[in-house]
Amino acid sequence: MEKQKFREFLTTKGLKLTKERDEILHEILVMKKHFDPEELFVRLKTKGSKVSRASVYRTIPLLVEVGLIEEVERIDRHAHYEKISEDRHHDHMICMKCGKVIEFYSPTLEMLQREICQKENFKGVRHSLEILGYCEKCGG
Amino acid sequence: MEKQKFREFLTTKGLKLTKERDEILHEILVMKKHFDPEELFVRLKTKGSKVSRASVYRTIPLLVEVGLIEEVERIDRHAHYEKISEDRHHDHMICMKCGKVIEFYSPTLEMLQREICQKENFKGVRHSLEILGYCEKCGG
DNA sequence: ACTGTAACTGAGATTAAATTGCAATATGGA
DNA sequence: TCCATATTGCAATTTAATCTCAGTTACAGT
Repeated sequence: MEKQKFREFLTTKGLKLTKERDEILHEILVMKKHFDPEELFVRLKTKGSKVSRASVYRTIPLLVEVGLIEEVERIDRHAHYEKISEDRHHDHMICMKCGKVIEFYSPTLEMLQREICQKENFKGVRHSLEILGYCEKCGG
Repeated sequence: MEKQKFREFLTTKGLKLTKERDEILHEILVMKKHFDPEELFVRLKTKGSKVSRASVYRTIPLLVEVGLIEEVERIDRHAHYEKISEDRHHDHMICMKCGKVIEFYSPTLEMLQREICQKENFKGVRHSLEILGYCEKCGG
């Protein structure tokens, strides 16, 4: 489970599992969608948490490092993150008009990428593919 | 040629081709690699240009809009751009250790993406694929 | 070539995301 | 329980990027 994974990671690094870190991870796990640090902070505040903005910003890199979340895009001038789902990686289509995000997954694409990496003697760890364009509703 | 394309774009939009805009585009065309706004600004200054930081930041979105450059990644907290090469689009592998950027191009990948878009009724305009991992030298 | 006007510029102030310093506090192994 | 050390909140700070505004410039129409 994610919390266990985080706990182990912290212990290994000689770090501590604090109430704040637990609350932050919990909120991320509970959320379904993308989030940005500020949004996460506000959510926690709304729920009565005393966590500070600084702690949110300090915890996020740890969660990225342990592989529980990843940075998925930058909107305007701030970063957006997303929980890495246990079962499978996915990529994004982003509508340039309405901002709608369509998630998709293609095994063929995954395989193809492994092939490309091999050819370049590159050890791929993760990737992100973003297709920008127009969704069905916004036509084109 | 790129400068002509930019000139036409500006005219169409009722904008003007100023000395500053010309200098900025010129410097980008002369450069081979990625660049970030600050770096571009310093290069221009070094070469004796009087262009201001603000003009650099104001010109970049225009060049993105006309399709001469694109944002390729964010390093730390600032954007990086790159001239779009005339002949063909390419994607990137980025070494998480030394930062080396390997450019690659796969027609199969391009085709596959068109298929994926079709399936979602999404009109793809452009895409960016980044594979993060470790280059040959940095092992794995 | 001249003119009017709207676009453009530089300099510095401003914004807002993200980071940091510090004194107080909490965690977890011994 | 004790205690070294990591962590916290707060507020100050940093920094990429944007904005303001008064003076300047490009260029379409004469």
